[in-house]
Formats: sequence, C-alpha cells, structure tokens
Amino acid sequence: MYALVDCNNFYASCERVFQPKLAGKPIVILSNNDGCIISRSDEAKLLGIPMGAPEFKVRKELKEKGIHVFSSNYPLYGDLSNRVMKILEGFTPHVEQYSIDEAFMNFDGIDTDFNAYGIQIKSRIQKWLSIPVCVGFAETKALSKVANKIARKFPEQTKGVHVIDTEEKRIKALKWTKIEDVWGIGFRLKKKMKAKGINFAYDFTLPQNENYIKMVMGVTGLRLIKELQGESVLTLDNPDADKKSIAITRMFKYKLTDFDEIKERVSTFASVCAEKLRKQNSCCHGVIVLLIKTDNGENKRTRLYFNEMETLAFASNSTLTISSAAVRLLKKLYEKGERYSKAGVIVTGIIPENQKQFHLFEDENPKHQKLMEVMDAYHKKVGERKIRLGNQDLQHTWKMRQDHLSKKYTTDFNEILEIKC
DNA sequence: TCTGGGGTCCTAGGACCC
DNA sequence: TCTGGGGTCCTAGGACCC
Repeated sequence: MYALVDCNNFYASCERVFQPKLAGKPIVILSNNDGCIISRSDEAKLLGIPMGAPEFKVRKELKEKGIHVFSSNYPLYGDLSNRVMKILEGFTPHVEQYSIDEAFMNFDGIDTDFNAYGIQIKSRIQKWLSIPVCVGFAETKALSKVANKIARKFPEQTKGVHVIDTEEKRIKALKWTKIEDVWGIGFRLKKKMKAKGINFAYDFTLPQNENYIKMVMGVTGLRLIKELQGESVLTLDNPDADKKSIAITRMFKYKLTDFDEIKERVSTFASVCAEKLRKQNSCCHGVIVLLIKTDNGENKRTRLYFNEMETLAFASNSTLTISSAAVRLLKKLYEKGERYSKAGVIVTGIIPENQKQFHLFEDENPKHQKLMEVMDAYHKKVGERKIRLGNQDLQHTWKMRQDHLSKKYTTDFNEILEIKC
C-alpha cells in the first residue's frame, strides 16, 4: 500500500501557523519579487482569485475583498516542510519527499485499517504543526494521487482521508477523475487524449486505447496505464539521492542592458550553484547559462530564451572555475543594446566528488579546494555570503521586492515568536 | 550484382511535476 | 511600469566501438 500525503494550500497554511487570527480569512502568497500569486487559501479561491495572476492586475481586487497578502517566505516554508517530513518518518521509514508539500509513503507488508491510520497521520500533523493535510491510500503511486484528490474534494464524506482498496472503488474513482487531473497528463497530452475521446482516467485504462497511448507517450504511458489498473510499477525514489542538476535563475527587478551588471548576477548565481554542489559533496561537468530578453514589439510581449553550455575539462565544484565558465558563456550570449529580464545558471552532469576522474593534461589548481573549504567554513560561522569574487559587486545589494514578508519564526532567533501574557 | 550485427555514450528537445 | 523558480524522465539521432 502507498500513501500520498499532501499539505493543503501549503504556503498559506504556513503563514497561519504563526498568525492563527488568520484562520478562516482569505490569504494569498506572492512569488519572488511579489510577482504573481502562487498559493491561495480556500477562502481566497472562493473569492475568485486566480492562480498565477500577476499581483498588479489583482491588487485592487485583493484590497477590496480584504484578502491578506504575503511575500514568499521560503525559510519558513522549508523549515515547516522538514518538520512535516519528520513526522511522516515516525509512521514508516519509507518516505519519499516528492515536493515541498507532498510525500509518498510505502506500507508494504503492513496490514491495518488504513483509513484510521490516515486519520492518525492527519491529526498528528495538525496537532504538532497546525498544518492541514489530506491523505490518499492505494496500491500504486498513481492511484494514491487519485485517492488524495478525492479526499481533498469531498472533505465532509472523507474527513481528508480516502482509501482505494477494492476494485469497485478503483473503477468509481477513475470514472470520476478527469484525464487532465491524472498524474503525468499535462497541457499538451490532455489535448491529444481528448481528441481521441479519452476524457476520464477510466478511458485511459481501456485496452482499445493502449496502442494510441503508447504511440504518443511511449513507455511512460504504458506504465501509467498499469499504475491506474492497480499494478504497481513505480516505486519510492531514494530520498537520499543527490540532485542531478542544480539551477539558480531569477527575474531581474528591472530590465538590464549593461554587461557588467548582468555579469555580476550570473557570477553570483554560479557561486550559489557551486556552494550547493559542495554541500552535497558533488562536482559538475557542465555549466549552462540562460538569458531571457523580453521583446515588446507589435503590442505582443514575447520572451526570447537563449542558452549556451560549456563542458568543463574536469569535474569541479569550485566557485572560481564555475563562475569563470559562466562568465565566458554570458559573453557568447550577450548582445549590446538588448534589454534582459532574467538570467540563470544551471550545472549538470553531476557526479559524486570522490568519483572525479583526473584529466591528463588539464586539472584544477589544487589550491581551489583548500580555498573553498576555508570559504565554506567561514560562511558556516557568519551565516552569509561574505566572501565573494571580484566580479561580484560588493556595494550593490540585490534586494528582492518583498513588501509583505512575514518573519522567519522558526529559523532565526531574532525573529522568534513572542508571546505576551 | 555484392558490404552484418550488436552495442554504448552523448545531446537536444519534448513532455511532465510541484 | 508590474507575470517564480526548481526539478525529472524519455526519445531520437549522431558518433563511435568491436
């Protein structure tokens, strides 16, 4: 048996943990730079605030309807997410964190009243963290997703927990689930499926559609059919596995044209990538820089994506090596006079540090490693990126727009919650 | 006239997820 | 004026190996 545990309106719920007076009140959370809406409480959904709406377009509406607005507070959400995962691990060691607010659990060989067990999971997280969750149980990962959705859609009947454990319940659930709500069917595949008369998850599992699904989705589609039919082919991913790529990308607060300004950003992103690599004890072989310019021509705003990749002669996690590769790539991409709205650095071809192959002719200066160790140790102490490269501007501090930021209640002693008696 | 069979690695691009 | 950010998997085709 698998379970999928999913936190309800996670970011909004996190904000409520430390401001309980907001219970029952509409809340929305904005993306970085307060750009657009990325999380809504149920009350805000009912008031018709759309997901993904740009803040400036709904600003008036938010105000008129008395909706509470928050900037993203990732230190808070990340910390509460870790606490949720810890609680889940108290029920079974077989937990795969699937995203910041969601995890699969596996209960192979365990026979119990899963509905009661789900209620127990839900109430423990509610009691210990004040975070509401829904739990879906089924014999495959894909079906547990479906079960979770049912738990969420019918709170009165399910109390937030639904178990698919009979053939009858499985068929009923699949006939209810729209094809676009199936895990793995996105925007494009939805259209293809509907064109073929596959409107519900149930249609997707019918034998006469198998060939078509194989044609458009390949083995991924066949696996999904089996999963929905109740045959488990997906297993828990190893939660300790290292990342295979690491990306740092940001919109700029305003359009940039100056090479040095963009270089400063790209070099900083590269430094962060290198730090993350070192944190997971790995090195990368490839560095990618991406640059986006917004074209405002012909009353149409189009984003133009550009990227370049460099394969390093040797795998590295040195800030110096990765940053200089990133700057070389930026030089290839940059065009004078253009206005850029976003940049990013991605490192790929990640391997464990101790599996590094040495290059016959070129290798990194061994001093890099020492230097990185000193930098990391110092940063661990002072907690910030105090040591930077010369191509990073020490004066210029890039502050995100965060006009509605709550406190880092759980990760910073200076912002800890005070209770007045 | 006629030229096998079996494999690996890498990359770009397309699809998806939250 | 103003529209996050960070990931995964699969496939086809090219280049190469014996």
